[in-house]
Amino acid sequence: MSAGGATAPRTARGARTRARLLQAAEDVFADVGYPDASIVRITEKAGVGLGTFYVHFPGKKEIFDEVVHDLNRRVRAAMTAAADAAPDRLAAERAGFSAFFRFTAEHPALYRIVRQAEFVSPEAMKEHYGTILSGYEQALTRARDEGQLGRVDPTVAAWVLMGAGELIGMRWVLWEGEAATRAAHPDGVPPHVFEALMDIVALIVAPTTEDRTPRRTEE
Amino acid sequence: MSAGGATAPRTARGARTRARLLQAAEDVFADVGYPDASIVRITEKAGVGLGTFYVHFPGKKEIFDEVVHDLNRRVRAAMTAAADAAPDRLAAERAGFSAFFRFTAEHPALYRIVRQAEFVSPEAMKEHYGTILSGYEQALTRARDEGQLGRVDPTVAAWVLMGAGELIGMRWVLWEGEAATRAAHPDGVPPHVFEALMDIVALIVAPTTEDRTPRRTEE
Amino acid sequence: MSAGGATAPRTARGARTRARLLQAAEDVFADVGYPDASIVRITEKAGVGLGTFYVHFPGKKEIFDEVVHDLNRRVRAAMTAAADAAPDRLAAERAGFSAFFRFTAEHPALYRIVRQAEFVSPEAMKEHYGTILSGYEQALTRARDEGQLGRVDPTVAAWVLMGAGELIGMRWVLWEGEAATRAAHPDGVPPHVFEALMDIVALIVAPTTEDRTPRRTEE
Amino acid sequence: MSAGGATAPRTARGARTRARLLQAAEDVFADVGYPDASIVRITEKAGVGLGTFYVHFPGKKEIFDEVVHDLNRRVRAAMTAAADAAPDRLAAERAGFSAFFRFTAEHPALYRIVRQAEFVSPEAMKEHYGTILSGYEQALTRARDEGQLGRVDPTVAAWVLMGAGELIGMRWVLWEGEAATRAAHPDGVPPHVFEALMDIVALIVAPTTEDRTPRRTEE
DNA sequence: AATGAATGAGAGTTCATTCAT
DNA sequence: TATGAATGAACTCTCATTCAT
Repeated sequence: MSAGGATAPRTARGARTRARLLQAAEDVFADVGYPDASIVRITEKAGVGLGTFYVHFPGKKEIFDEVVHDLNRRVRAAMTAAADAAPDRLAAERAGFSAFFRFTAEHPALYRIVRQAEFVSPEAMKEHYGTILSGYEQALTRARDEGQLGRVDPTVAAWVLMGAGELIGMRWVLWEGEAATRAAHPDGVPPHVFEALMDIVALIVAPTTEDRTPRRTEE
Repeated sequence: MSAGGATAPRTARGARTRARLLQAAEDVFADVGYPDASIVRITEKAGVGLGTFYVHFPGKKEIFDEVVHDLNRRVRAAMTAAADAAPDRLAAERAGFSAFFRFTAEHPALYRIVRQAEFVSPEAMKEHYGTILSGYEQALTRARDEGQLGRVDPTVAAWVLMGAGELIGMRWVLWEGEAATRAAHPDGVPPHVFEALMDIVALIVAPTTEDRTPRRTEE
Repeated sequence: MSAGGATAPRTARGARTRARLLQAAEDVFADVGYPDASIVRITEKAGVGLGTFYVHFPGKKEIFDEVVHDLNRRVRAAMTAAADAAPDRLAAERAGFSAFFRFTAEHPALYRIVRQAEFVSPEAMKEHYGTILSGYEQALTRARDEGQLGRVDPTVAAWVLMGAGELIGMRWVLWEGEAATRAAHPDGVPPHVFEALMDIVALIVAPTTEDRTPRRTEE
Repeated sequence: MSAGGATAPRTARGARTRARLLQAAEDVFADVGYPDASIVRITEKAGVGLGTFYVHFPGKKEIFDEVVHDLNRRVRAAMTAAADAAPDRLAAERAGFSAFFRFTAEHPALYRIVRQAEFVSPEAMKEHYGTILSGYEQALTRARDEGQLGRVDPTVAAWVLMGAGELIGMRWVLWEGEAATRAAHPDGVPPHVFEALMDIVALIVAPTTEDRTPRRTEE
C-alpha cells in the first residue's frame, strides 16, 4: 500500500469520478468555506455516493490541499503564459495583472479558498504564495539586471505588487464583480481601476534613472 | 453597538467578565481559527463557566464581530496617532506603516482573525477594510490637493498600499516574526525590508513633478 | 423554616409580586406549554427580576401546580354559581355547560394547561378532574334520587358529560373560537352547537319513565 | 408522506432500523412525555447509535408526527374492523367502543401521546381527531338517514361520544387499568362501566320515536 | 424583598469517517 | 469501484437553579 492511502485511480471511470469530486470540492469550498463544506455536500454536488469520496481521497484536508494546489498551478500558468509574450517588464506586469484579475473573476474560488488556508493547511498557503512569489522575484531580478527596474528591492517589490493585486482583486472583482458588468472589463477589473493601478506599477517598475536613487537593501 | 441580545453588563463584575471573554475570544480565534474556536475553549481560557458566555453574548458570531470591531478600532487608533504627528505625507506613511507593523507584531490576532472573516462575517470584513480605507483615501486626497502626491488615483493608491502592508506584514511579521528577534525591529519588520518598502512608497507618494505625468483616472 | 420553602409573602408588596408571577405563569404556560415556559419568560412577563421568582416559589413545578389549582377553583366556582340557581337538573346542566364554555373562552389556559399536566404533574391533573367529577357525581346522584335522572349510572354519566364538554370545548372554543365572533356566542360556543349538545344532554338527564329501563350498574 | 429530509430507507437493514426507532419513540414518548423524551433515550431503547437517528428522521418533531400518524391509523383500523361487522348502529357503537378501549389498554401510548400533541404539533393533533371524527360523523349521518339515530345532530353527537370515550378511557384504562385485572375486562374497561356507558350511548343512538322530539339543529 | 451574574448538566443536531454489501 | 447505513465525539445553545449584593 502506497503512502497516500486509497488515492490513485486505476480505471478511466475512477479518474472521471475523482475529477468530478475535485471540481465539486472547489465549488463547495468557495461557496461555503472549509468548515461548512461537508463531505456529503461535496459528494452530492459531484453526483456520487458518500462512501465514494473515501475511495479517492483519504480525507477532507487532503482534497483541500489538492484543490489549492490545482488552483495555484492554473493561476500561475495563466499569468506566465500572458507575461512571457511581453516585450518588456512593464508590459509583462500589465499582462500578468490582467491575467490574474481575469482568472480571479472566473475562479473566485482561488481567493476564497486561499484566504482560509491559513488555519486549514498553512503548508498549502505558504506553498501557494511561495511559488508565485519566487517566480515573480526571479522575473523582477532579471528585469533589474537588464535595467528595466528602478532601484527597488526585487523581493520586497514582488510582495508589494502581489499585495496590490490581492486587495484590488478583492475589492473590484470579488466585492463588486457582478457577472453582468464583467463583459465590459477586459482586464477583470473596471478599466479606470486597471489603468490607475498600472500608473502606480509604472512608478515602481521603471527604467533606472540617475535622479531617482533610493537606498538599496539586501536581506 | 449594544443593540441585540443579552449584552450590556449592569454591574462592575459583569463588565469584568465580559472583558475577559472578549480577550479570551481574541486569543482563541487567533490561535485556532473561528471554526475550531469552541465556546468551551473560550470560556475555559477566560476562566468562567460555559453558561456565562451566553449571559454576555448572544452567540459565537456576535463575539467574533465584536472582536473584529475592537481590533479595527485599536489598529486605526494606533496608525492615526502615529501619522497625525507627521510633517508631510511621506513621513505620515512611514509612521503609519511602522505603527501598523508594530501593532501586527503585538496583536497577530488582527491578521489571523480578519482573514477568516470572509465566510464568518462578510459585514465585519467589509467594515474593517472599509473604515481603514476611507481614512487612508481621505488622507491621500488631501495630500494630492497639497501637491504631496504624484498624479495617482488616491482610491486605487490606498488599496495598493494597504495590500502592500498586508502581504509584507504576513510575510515578515507573521511567518517570520519570532519574539526573540522582534526587539531588533523598531518598525515591526526587519529594517532592510522596512526601508525597501519605504523606497517603493516614496515612488508612489511623491511630490508632483512635471516630467512624470501618468494618465489620470476617475471613477 | 416551614415546609414549602421560601413561599408565603409577608408584605403587601410581596403579595403583589407573587400574584403577578402567577398570572404571568398562567399566560406563559398557556402560550407556549410547560417545557418551553422558561422562568425568565415568566419573570419578564411579570416585570420582575429573574431571582425574584425564587423568592416566591420553590420551583417551576410548584408554580405550575398552583396555576392548575387556581384555574380549577375558578372554573368550579363559575360552574357551581351558575348551576346552583337552576330549578331542575336539566336547567343546571344548561347553566353549568354554558358557564364552562364561557370560562374556557376567557381562559383558554385552563384547557391548554390541564392537558399538559399528565406528565408534568399527574397529581395536579387527578386533582383537577377529581374535584370536578366528585361534585358532578354528587349532583347527579341527588338528581337521580329525586327522579330527575333516567336510570343511568351517575358516575359514568358524569365522566361522559365531562368528556362531552371537553371535546366540544376543544373543537368550538379553542380551535374555532375567534375573539371576533365570540360576542355572538352567549354560551361560549355557537348557539346551534350548544342546543344540539343540550338535546343530547336532555336524553341522558331525563326524568325516569317506565318504558326506558336500562340496566343499572354499580362500581 | 415520505416528503422531507433523510427519510426513505433504501436497504432492508435500513428499514429495520427505522422501524425499531419508531417503536422505541412510541414507547419513550408514552413513558416520559415529549419534552423528556431525548433522542439518546430513544436510540438507546432502539439499540442503535445516536447518529443513526438522524439517518432516518430529520428531527424529533418529525418522528413524533409519524408516531401519531401511525397510532391514528392503527386505532382507526381497529375500530373500523370491529364496527363494520355490526348489524345496526348500536351494535356498531358497542363494537367500536370496545375496540377503542382494548386498543387503548394495549397501547396507552395513543392517549398519552395525543394529549401532548397540542403544543408539539397541533397539526398532528387536528389530523388525529379530524380523521376519527369525520369517519364517525359519516357513520352517524348514515344511521340517521336509516332511522337508526334519534333526532340528534350527527356532528355534535360524534364529538360527544368521542369525548365520552376519551374520559372513560382515561379514567378506567389509564388510571386504573392494571395489567393484572385486564384479563377480566373483555372490553378494555370494567364490565359494569362498559355497560353503563352503553346504556347512555343507547339513549343517544336510538331509533327515532314520535314522543321524543328534541329540537333539531343544523350548522 | 429584589436582583442579575454565574453555572454546568443536558438538550438537539452535525459530520468526518468506517464498513458491510 | 461504488454505496449508504451506522457511529459517537463534539458542537452550539438553553435553562432551572444558586448566590452575592
